[in-house]
Amino acid sequence: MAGKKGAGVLELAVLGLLHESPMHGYELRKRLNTLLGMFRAFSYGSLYPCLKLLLAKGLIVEDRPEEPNVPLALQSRRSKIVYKLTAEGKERLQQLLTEAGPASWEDEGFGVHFAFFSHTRADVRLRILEGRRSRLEERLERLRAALARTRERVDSYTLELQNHGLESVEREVRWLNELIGRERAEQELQANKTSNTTQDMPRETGR
Amino acid sequence: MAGKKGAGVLELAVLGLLHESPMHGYELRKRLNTLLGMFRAFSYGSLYPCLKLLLAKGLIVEDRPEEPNVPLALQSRRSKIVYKLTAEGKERLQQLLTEAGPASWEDEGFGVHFAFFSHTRADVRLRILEGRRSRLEERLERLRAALARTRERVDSYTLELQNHGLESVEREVRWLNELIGRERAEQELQANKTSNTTQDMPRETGR
DNA sequence: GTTAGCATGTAAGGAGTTACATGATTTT
DNA sequence: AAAATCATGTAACTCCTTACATGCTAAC
Repeated sequence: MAGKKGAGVLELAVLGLLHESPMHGYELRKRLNTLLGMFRAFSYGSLYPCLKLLLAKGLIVEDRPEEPNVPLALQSRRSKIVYKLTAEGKERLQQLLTEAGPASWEDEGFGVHFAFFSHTRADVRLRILEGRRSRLEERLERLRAALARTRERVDSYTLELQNHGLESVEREVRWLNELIGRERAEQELQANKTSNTTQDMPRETGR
Repeated sequence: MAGKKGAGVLELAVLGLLHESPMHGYELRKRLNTLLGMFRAFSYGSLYPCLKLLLAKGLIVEDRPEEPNVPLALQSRRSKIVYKLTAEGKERLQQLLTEAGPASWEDEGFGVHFAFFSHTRADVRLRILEGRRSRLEERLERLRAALARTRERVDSYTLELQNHGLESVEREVRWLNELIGRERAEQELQANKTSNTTQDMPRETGR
Protein backbone atom coordinates (compact mmCIF):
# COMPACT_ATOMS: atom_id res chain seq x y z
CA MET A 1 0.00 0.00 0.00
CA ALA A 2 1.30 3.38 -0.96
CA GLY A 3 1.25 6.54 1.10
CA LYS A 4 -0.79 5.82 4.19
CA LYS A 5 0.09 9.20 5.62
CA GLY A 6 3.43 10.47 4.31
CA ALA A 7 3.74 12.33 1.07
CA GLY A 8 6.17 10.35 -0.99
CA VAL A 9 7.06 11.56 -4.43
CA LEU A 10 3.86 10.29 -5.93
CA GLU A 11 1.47 12.68 -4.24
CA LEU A 12 3.29 15.71 -5.57
CA ALA A 13 3.74 14.23 -9.01
CA VAL A 14 0.08 13.32 -9.33
CA LEU A 15 -1.15 16.67 -8.08
CA GLY A 16 1.27 18.44 -10.37
CA LEU A 17 0.22 16.55 -13.46
CA LEU A 18 -3.47 16.84 -12.68
CA HIS A 19 -3.00 20.56 -12.27
CA GLU A 20 -1.85 20.79 -15.86
CA SER A 21 -4.88 18.88 -17.05
CA PRO A 22 -7.39 16.31 -15.75
CA MET A 23 -6.58 12.74 -16.61
CA HIS A 24 -7.40 9.13 -15.85
CA GLY A 25 -5.06 6.78 -14.05
CA TYR A 26 -3.62 4.91 -16.98
CA GLU A 27 -2.69 8.06 -18.83
CA LEU A 28 -1.37 9.58 -15.63
CA ARG A 29 1.04 6.73 -15.20
CA LYS A 30 2.45 7.10 -18.67
CA ARG A 31 2.93 10.84 -18.31
CA LEU A 32 4.53 10.18 -14.93
CA ASN A 33 7.03 7.77 -16.34
CA THR A 34 8.02 9.89 -19.30
CA LEU A 35 8.37 12.90 -17.02
CA LEU A 36 10.53 11.10 -14.47
CA GLY A 37 11.76 8.30 -16.69
CA MET A 38 15.41 8.60 -15.72
CA PHE A 39 14.72 8.39 -12.00
CA ARG A 40 11.87 6.03 -11.28
CA ALA A 41 8.98 4.20 -12.89
CA PHE A 42 5.79 3.80 -10.93
CA SER A 43 3.46 0.86 -11.27
CA TYR A 44 -0.30 0.73 -11.05
CA GLY A 45 0.00 -0.98 -7.73
CA SER A 46 1.20 2.27 -6.24
CA LEU A 47 -0.65 4.73 -8.42
CA TYR A 48 -4.19 3.58 -7.87
CA PRO A 49 -3.96 3.35 -4.09
CA CYS A 50 -2.45 6.81 -4.15
CA LEU A 51 -5.37 8.16 -6.17
CA LYS A 52 -7.71 6.51 -3.72
CA LEU A 53 -5.96 8.25 -0.88
CA LEU A 54 -6.01 11.65 -2.54
CA LEU A 55 -9.70 11.12 -3.20
CA ALA A 56 -10.31 10.35 0.45
CA LYS A 57 -8.39 13.46 1.43
CA GLY A 58 -10.55 15.51 -0.86
CA LEU A 59 -7.66 16.76 -2.95
CA ILE A 60 -9.04 15.31 -6.17
CA VAL A 61 -12.47 14.29 -7.42
CA GLU A 62 -13.37 11.66 -9.94
CA ASP A 63 -15.42 12.42 -12.96
CA ARG A 64 -17.06 9.29 -14.35
CA PRO A 65 -18.41 10.35 -17.70
CA GLU A 66 -21.95 8.93 -17.76
CA GLU A 67 -23.20 8.24 -21.23
CA PRO A 68 -26.74 9.65 -21.08
CA ASN A 69 -28.18 7.52 -23.88
CA VAL A 70 -27.64 4.19 -22.15
CA PRO A 71 -30.58 2.49 -20.33
CA LEU A 72 -29.28 3.64 -16.91
CA ALA A 73 -29.87 0.18 -15.42
CA LEU A 74 -26.45 -1.19 -16.21
CA GLN A 75 -24.16 1.49 -17.43
CA SER A 76 -20.81 0.01 -18.27
CA ARG A 77 -19.40 -0.94 -14.91
CA ARG A 78 -15.85 -0.17 -15.88
CA SER A 79 -15.22 3.08 -17.69
CA LYS A 80 -12.53 5.70 -17.69
CA ILE A 81 -12.37 7.70 -14.52
CA VAL A 82 -11.05 11.17 -15.06
CA TYR A 83 -9.53 12.78 -12.02
CA LYS A 84 -9.17 16.49 -11.46
CA LEU A 85 -7.90 18.72 -8.69
CA THR A 86 -10.20 20.31 -6.17
CA ALA A 87 -9.56 23.74 -4.70
CA GLU A 88 -7.98 22.03 -1.70
CA GLY A 89 -5.85 19.98 -4.03
CA LYS A 90 -4.52 23.11 -5.65
CA GLU A 91 -3.80 24.57 -2.26
CA ARG A 92 -1.99 21.40 -1.18
CA LEU A 93 0.04 21.42 -4.39
CA GLN A 94 1.02 25.01 -3.83
CA GLN A 95 2.01 24.17 -0.28
CA LEU A 96 4.16 21.23 -1.39
CA LEU A 97 5.82 23.39 -4.02
CA THR A 98 6.61 26.09 -1.50
CA GLU A 99 8.35 23.84 1.00
CA ALA A 100 12.07 23.98 0.35
CA GLY A 101 13.47 21.21 2.55
CA PRO A 102 15.32 17.91 2.40
CA ALA A 103 12.36 16.35 0.61
CA SER A 104 12.92 18.73 -2.27
CA TRP A 105 16.64 18.24 -2.76
CA GLU A 106 17.24 14.61 -1.94
CA ASP A 107 17.60 12.31 -4.92
CA GLU A 108 14.03 11.06 -4.98
CA GLY A 109 12.31 14.36 -4.53
CA PHE A 110 14.48 16.75 -6.50
CA GLY A 111 13.46 15.57 -9.94
CA VAL A 112 9.77 15.92 -9.22
CA HIS A 113 10.12 19.30 -7.60
CA PHE A 114 12.23 20.52 -10.48
CA ALA A 115 9.75 19.25 -13.05
CA PHE A 116 7.15 21.62 -11.65
CA PHE A 117 9.45 24.60 -11.19
CA SER A 118 7.38 26.73 -13.52
CA HIS A 119 4.66 26.67 -10.85
CA THR A 120 7.15 27.40 -8.05
CA ARG A 121 8.02 30.80 -6.59
CA ALA A 122 11.36 32.11 -7.79
CA ASP A 123 12.88 32.38 -4.31
CA VAL A 124 11.88 28.80 -3.49
CA ARG A 125 13.39 27.60 -6.76
CA LEU A 126 16.69 29.18 -5.80
CA ARG A 127 16.67 27.69 -2.32
CA ILE A 128 15.97 24.22 -3.68
CA LEU A 129 18.73 24.46 -6.27
CA GLU A 130 21.20 25.63 -3.64
CA GLY A 131 20.08 22.93 -1.23
CA ARG A 132 20.58 20.31 -3.89
CA ARG A 133 24.00 21.68 -4.73
CA SER A 134 25.26 21.65 -1.16
CA ARG A 135 23.89 18.14 -0.77
CA LEU A 136 25.91 17.07 -3.77
CA GLU A 137 28.99 18.87 -2.57
CA GLU A 138 28.93 16.90 0.66
CA ARG A 139 28.73 13.75 -1.39
CA LEU A 140 31.60 14.99 -3.51
CA GLU A 141 33.88 15.32 -0.51
CA ARG A 142 33.08 11.88 0.80
CA LEU A 143 33.57 10.48 -2.68
CA ARG A 144 36.96 12.13 -3.09
CA ALA A 145 38.05 10.81 0.30
CA ALA A 146 36.89 7.33 -0.63
CA LEU A 147 38.73 7.54 -3.91
CA ALA A 148 41.97 8.50 -2.21
CA ARG A 149 41.70 5.42 -0.01
CA THR A 150 40.76 3.18 -2.91
CA ARG A 151 43.72 4.29 -4.98
CA GLU A 152 46.05 2.61 -2.50
CA ARG A 153 44.49 -0.82 -2.59
CA VAL A 154 44.50 -1.34 -6.32
CA ASP A 155 41.16 -2.64 -7.47
CA SER A 156 40.86 -1.11 -10.89
CA TYR A 157 37.12 -1.74 -11.23
CA THR A 158 36.19 -0.19 -7.91
CA LEU A 159 38.35 2.72 -8.88
CA GLU A 160 36.70 3.03 -12.24
CA LEU A 161 33.27 2.94 -10.62
CA GLN A 162 34.03 5.56 -8.03
CA ASN A 163 35.71 7.73 -10.60
CA HIS A 164 32.72 7.60 -12.86
CA GLY A 165 30.48 8.37 -9.91
CA LEU A 166 32.61 11.33 -8.98
CA GLU A 167 32.52 12.75 -12.48
CA SER A 168 28.76 12.30 -12.64
CA VAL A 169 28.28 14.27 -9.47
CA GLU A 170 30.71 16.94 -10.58
CA ARG A 171 28.78 17.25 -13.79
CA GLU A 172 25.50 17.69 -11.96
CA VAL A 173 27.07 20.37 -9.78
CA ARG A 174 28.18 22.29 -12.85
CA TRP A 175 24.67 22.02 -14.23
CA LEU A 176 23.24 23.37 -10.98
CA ASN A 177 25.74 26.20 -11.00
CA GLU A 178 24.54 27.28 -14.38
CA LEU A 179 20.90 27.07 -13.37
CA ILE A 180 21.55 29.03 -10.20
CA GLY A 181 23.38 31.67 -12.19
CA ARG A 182 20.44 32.03 -14.53
CA GLU A 183 17.96 32.21 -11.67
CA ARG A 184 19.93 34.93 -9.93
CA ALA A 185 20.27 36.95 -13.12
CA GLU A 186 16.54 36.74 -13.66
CA GLN A 187 15.86 37.71 -10.08
CA GLU A 188 17.98 40.82 -10.38
CA LEU A 189 16.21 41.70 -13.57
CA GLN A 190 12.87 41.42 -11.82
CA ALA A 191 14.20 43.41 -8.88
CA ASN A 192 15.26 46.27 -11.13
CA LYS A 193 11.92 46.33 -12.86
CA THR A 194 10.02 46.65 -9.61
CA SER A 195 12.49 48.84 -7.73
CA ASN A 196 10.59 51.98 -8.74
CA THR A 197 7.36 50.67 -7.25
CA THR A 198 6.76 49.38 -3.71
CA GLN A 199 8.10 45.85 -4.20
CA ASP A 200 11.48 44.81 -2.87
CA MET A 201 11.28 41.02 -2.85
CA PRO A 202 11.01 39.65 -6.36
CA ARG A 203 8.08 37.40 -7.06
CA GLU A 204 6.56 35.63 -10.02
CA THR A 205 4.27 32.91 -11.30
CA GLY A 206 2.05 33.23 -8.23
CA ARG A 207 -0.82 30.79 -7.83
CA MET B 1 13.19 -6.76 8.11
CA ALA B 2 15.65 -7.21 5.29
CA GLY B 3 15.92 -10.08 2.88
CA LYS B 4 13.69 -12.84 4.15
CA LYS B 5 14.46 -14.94 1.11
CA GLY B 6 15.39 -12.82 -1.90
CA ALA B 7 18.88 -11.62 -2.53
CA GLY B 8 18.64 -7.88 -2.68
CA VAL B 9 21.74 -5.85 -3.22
CA LEU B 10 22.84 -6.21 0.34
CA GLU B 11 23.54 -9.93 0.31
CA LEU B 12 25.96 -9.64 -2.58
CA ALA B 13 27.61 -6.54 -1.20
CA VAL B 14 28.15 -8.09 2.22
CA LEU B 15 29.48 -11.34 0.83
CA GLY B 16 31.75 -9.45 -1.53
CA LEU B 17 33.21 -7.24 1.16
CA LEU B 18 33.65 -10.10 3.61
CA HIS B 19 35.46 -12.01 0.91
CA GLU B 20 38.08 -9.31 0.75
CA SER B 21 38.57 -9.42 4.50
CA PRO B 22 36.63 -10.39 7.64
CA MET B 23 34.96 -7.50 9.40
CA HIS B 24 32.43 -6.56 12.06
CA GLY B 25 29.08 -4.96 11.25
CA TYR B 26 29.88 -1.37 12.01
CA GLU B 27 32.94 -1.36 9.81
CA LEU B 28 31.09 -3.24 7.12
CA ARG B 29 28.46 -0.57 6.92
CA LYS B 30 31.03 2.17 6.46
CA ARG B 31 32.86 0.28 3.73
CA LEU B 32 29.51 -0.40 2.11
CA ASN B 33 28.56 3.22 2.01
CA THR B 34 31.86 4.47 0.67
CA LEU B 35 31.83 1.75 -1.95
CA LEU B 36 28.31 2.47 -3.13
CA GLY B 37 28.05 6.02 -1.83
CA MET B 38 26.66 7.47 -5.03
CA PHE B 39 23.83 4.97 -5.24
CA ARG B 40 22.52 4.06 -1.85
CA ALA B 41 23.34 4.20 1.84
CA PHE B 42 22.35 1.33 4.05
CA SER B 43 21.40 1.67 7.69
CA TYR B 44 22.07 -0.69 10.56
CA GLY B 45 18.43 -1.58 10.57
CA SER B 46 18.94 -3.46 7.34
CA LEU B 47 22.53 -4.57 7.76
CA TYR B 48 22.26 -6.47 11.03
CA PRO B 49 19.16 -8.44 10.08
CA CYS B 50 20.92 -9.31 6.85
CA LEU B 51 23.95 -10.59 8.72
CA LYS B 52 21.63 -12.61 10.93
CA LEU B 53 20.08 -14.16 7.86
CA LEU B 54 23.41 -14.99 6.24
CA LEU B 55 24.46 -16.55 9.50
CA ALA B 56 21.33 -18.68 9.55
CA LYS B 57 21.98 -19.72 5.97
CA GLY B 58 25.48 -20.77 6.93
CA LEU B 59 27.14 -18.39 4.48
CA ILE B 60 29.05 -16.57 7.18
CA VAL B 61 30.23 -17.38 10.70
CA GLU B 62 30.79 -15.05 13.59
CA ASP B 63 34.05 -14.91 15.39
CA ARG B 64 33.63 -13.49 18.88
CA PRO B 65 37.16 -12.91 20.09
CA GLU B 66 37.16 -14.37 23.63
CA GLU B 67 39.68 -12.78 25.87
CA PRO B 68 41.13 -15.83 27.63
CA ASN B 69 42.40 -14.00 30.75
CA VAL B 70 38.97 -12.89 31.94
CA PRO B 71 37.23 -14.89 34.73
CA LEU B 72 34.95 -16.65 32.21
CA ALA B 73 31.88 -16.03 34.40
CA LEU B 74 30.98 -12.70 32.85
CA GLN B 75 33.01 -12.04 29.77
CA SER B 76 32.06 -8.68 28.32
CA ARG B 77 28.56 -9.25 27.06
CA ARG B 78 28.92 -6.95 24.10
CA SER B 79 32.09 -7.11 22.09
CA LYS B 80 33.01 -6.84 18.47
CA ILE B 81 31.72 -9.66 16.37
CA VAL B 82 33.88 -10.35 13.38
CA TYR B 83 32.14 -12.06 10.50
CA LYS B 84 33.84 -14.12 7.86
CA LEU B 85 32.77 -16.18 4.86
CA THR B 86 32.32 -19.91 5.05
CA ALA B 87 33.10 -22.20 2.13
CA GLU B 88 29.41 -22.13 1.23
CA GLY B 89 29.48 -18.36 1.42
CA LYS B 90 32.28 -18.25 -1.09
CA GLU B 91 30.38 -20.58 -3.35
CA ARG B 92 27.25 -18.47 -3.07
CA LEU B 93 29.23 -15.34 -3.85
CA GLN B 94 30.75 -16.95 -6.90
CA GLN B 95 27.29 -18.01 -7.99
CA LEU B 96 25.88 -14.52 -7.60
CA LEU B 97 28.80 -13.08 -9.51
CA THR B 98 28.32 -15.53 -12.34
CA GLU B 99 24.66 -14.77 -12.94
CA ALA B 100 24.41 -12.22 -15.69
CA GLY B 101 20.75 -11.22 -15.67
CA PRO B 102 18.46 -8.25 -15.09
CA ALA B 103 19.54 -8.15 -11.45
CA SER B 104 23.06 -7.34 -12.58
CA TRP B 105 22.30 -4.56 -15.02
CA GLU B 106 19.36 -2.77 -13.49
CA ASP B 107 20.16 0.44 -11.67
CA GLU B 108 20.25 -1.05 -8.19
CA GLY B 109 22.29 -4.09 -8.94
CA PHE B 110 24.72 -2.87 -11.55
CA GLY B 111 26.88 -0.79 -9.22
CA VAL B 112 27.38 -3.65 -6.80
CA HIS B 113 28.09 -6.18 -9.48
CA PHE B 114 30.54 -3.83 -11.10
CA ALA B 115 32.30 -3.13 -7.84
CA PHE B 116 33.25 -6.79 -7.60
CA PHE B 117 34.16 -7.24 -11.23
CA SER B 118 37.71 -8.24 -10.37
CA HIS B 119 36.25 -11.45 -8.91
CA THR B 120 33.99 -11.99 -11.93
CA ARG B 121 34.73 -14.12 -14.98
CA ALA B 122 35.69 -12.09 -18.04
CA ASP B 123 32.85 -13.37 -20.20
CA VAL B 124 30.29 -12.58 -17.50
CA ARG B 125 31.71 -9.09 -17.16
CA LEU B 126 31.20 -8.50 -20.84
CA ARG B 127 27.64 -9.81 -20.77
CA ILE B 128 26.75 -7.57 -17.85
CA LEU B 129 28.25 -4.50 -19.45
CA GLU B 130 26.42 -5.19 -22.69
CA GLY B 131 23.18 -5.87 -20.83
CA ARG B 132 23.53 -2.60 -19.02
CA ARG B 133 24.21 -0.77 -22.23
CA SER B 134 21.19 -2.11 -24.05
CA ARG B 135 19.07 -1.32 -21.01
CA LEU B 136 20.28 2.28 -21.17
CA GLU B 137 19.77 2.46 -24.91
CA GLU B 138 16.12 1.55 -24.47
CA ARG B 139 15.84 4.31 -21.94
CA LEU B 140 17.55 6.65 -24.35
CA GLU B 141 14.97 6.07 -27.04
CA ARG B 142 12.06 6.62 -24.71
CA LEU B 143 13.75 9.74 -23.40
CA ARG B 144 14.29 11.16 -26.86
CA ALA B 145 10.67 10.47 -27.75
CA ALA B 146 9.53 12.18 -24.55
CA LEU B 147 11.74 15.14 -25.30
CA ALA B 148 10.30 15.56 -28.76
CA ARG B 149 6.82 15.73 -27.26
CA THR B 150 7.88 18.07 -24.49
CA ARG B 151 9.47 20.50 -26.90
CA GLU B 152 6.03 21.32 -28.29
CA ARG B 153 4.36 22.26 -25.03
CA VAL B 154 6.91 24.74 -23.82
CA ASP B 155 7.76 24.11 -20.20
CA SER B 156 11.38 25.18 -20.05
CA TYR B 157 12.10 23.47 -16.73
CA THR B 158 10.71 20.10 -17.75
CA LEU B 159 12.71 20.43 -20.92
CA GLU B 160 15.84 21.29 -19.00
CA LEU B 161 15.34 18.29 -16.73
CA GLN B 162 14.76 15.82 -19.52
CA ASN B 163 17.64 17.21 -21.46
CA HIS B 164 19.97 16.82 -18.52
CA GLY B 165 18.69 13.30 -17.99
CA LEU B 166 19.29 12.46 -21.61
CA GLU B 167 22.83 13.75 -21.53
CA SER B 168 23.53 11.81 -18.35
CA VAL B 169 22.40 8.58 -19.92
CA GLU B 170 24.32 9.28 -23.11
CA ARG B 171 27.40 9.86 -21.02
CA GLU B 172 26.99 6.56 -19.23
CA VAL B 173 26.59 4.79 -22.55
CA ARG B 174 29.85 6.28 -23.78
CA TRP B 175 31.52 5.12 -20.59
CA LEU B 176 30.18 1.61 -21.10
CA ASN B 177 31.33 1.63 -24.70
CA GLU B 178 34.84 2.36 -23.59
CA LEU B 179 34.77 -0.34 -20.94
CA ILE B 180 33.36 -2.87 -23.36
CA GLY B 181 36.07 -2.00 -25.85
CA ARG B 182 38.75 -2.56 -23.25
CA GLU B 183 37.22 -5.85 -22.15
CA ARG B 184 37.08 -7.13 -25.70
CA ALA B 185 40.65 -6.13 -26.41
CA GLU B 186 41.79 -7.94 -23.29
CA GLN B 187 39.78 -10.99 -24.20
CA GLU B 188 41.40 -11.19 -27.61
CA LEU B 189 44.78 -10.82 -26.01
CA GLN B 190 44.03 -13.74 -23.72
CA ALA B 191 42.67 -15.73 -26.64
CA ASN B 192 45.85 -15.26 -28.63
CA LYS B 193 47.98 -16.27 -25.69
CA THR B 194 46.14 -19.55 -25.20
CA SER B 195 45.42 -20.32 -28.86
CA ASN B 196 48.54 -22.49 -29.08
CA THR B 197 47.43 -24.66 -26.17
CA THR B 198 44.09 -26.46 -25.76
CA GLN B 199 42.03 -23.46 -24.58
CA ASP B 200 39.63 -21.66 -26.86
CA MET B 201 37.35 -19.77 -24.46
CA PRO B 202 39.28 -17.10 -22.60
CA ARG B 203 39.12 -17.25 -18.84
CA GLU B 204 40.69 -15.50 -15.88
CA THR B 205 40.49 -14.75 -12.14
CA GLY B 206 38.86 -18.10 -11.49
CA ARG B 207 37.50 -18.85 -8.04
C1' DG C 1 33.32 12.02 34.79
C1' DT C 2 31.05 13.24 30.78
C1' DT C 3 30.72 13.77 26.02
C1' DA C 4 31.63 11.65 21.50
C1' DG C 5 32.16 7.91 18.72
C1' DC C 6 32.28 2.85 18.37
C1' DA C 7 29.30 -1.22 18.36
C1' DT C 8 25.06 -4.19 18.30
C1' DG C 9 20.56 -4.87 17.93
C1' DT C 10 14.90 -4.71 17.51
C1' DA C 11 9.98 -3.19 16.47
C1' DA C 12 7.09 -0.68 13.76
C1' DG C 13 6.10 1.07 9.68
C1' DG C 14 6.61 3.40 5.02
C1' DA C 15 6.95 3.25 0.08
C1' DG C 16 6.83 0.75 -3.39
C1' DT C 17 6.70 -3.79 -6.49
C1' DT C 18 4.83 -8.23 -8.41
C1' DA C 19 1.47 -11.00 -9.57
C1' DC C 20 -2.93 -11.50 -10.07
C1' DA C 21 -7.86 -10.64 -11.49
C1' DT C 22 -11.09 -8.38 -14.39
C1' DG C 23 -13.20 -5.93 -18.07
C1' DA C 24 -13.48 -2.52 -22.29
C1' DT C 25 -11.90 -1.08 -26.75
C1' DT C 26 -9.26 -1.16 -30.85
C1' DT C 27 -6.71 -3.43 -34.35
C1' DT C 28 -5.72 -7.15 -37.40
C1' DA D 1 -13.02 -13.71 -33.43
C1' DA D 2 -8.38 -13.39 -31.70
C1' DA D 3 -4.79 -10.55 -30.13
C1' DA D 4 -3.17 -6.36 -28.46
C1' DT D 5 -3.64 -2.56 -25.72
C1' DC D 6 -6.26 0.30 -22.84
C1' DA D 7 -8.07 0.59 -18.18
C1' DT D 8 -8.92 -0.35 -13.17
C1' DG D 9 -8.03 -2.51 -9.13
C1' DT D 10 -6.28 -5.69 -4.90
C1' DA D 11 -3.38 -8.78 -1.82
C1' DA D 12 0.78 -10.30 -0.57
C1' DC D 13 5.18 -9.32 -0.17
C1' DT D 14 10.02 -7.01 -0.24
C1' DC D 15 13.30 -4.16 1.04
C1' DC D 16 14.65 -0.71 3.56
C1' DT D 17 14.25 3.28 7.07
C1' DT D 18 13.32 5.49 11.54
C1' DA D 19 13.36 5.54 16.05
C1' DC D 20 14.46 3.38 19.79
C1' DA D 21 17.26 0.70 23.31
C1' DT D 22 21.61 -0.78 25.04
C1' DG D 23 26.39 -0.92 26.24
C1' DC D 24 31.59 -0.28 25.48
C1' DT D 25 35.76 2.66 24.88
C1' DA D 26 38.52 6.60 24.16
C1' DA D 27 39.38 11.52 24.64
C1' DC D 28 38.83 15.93 26.84
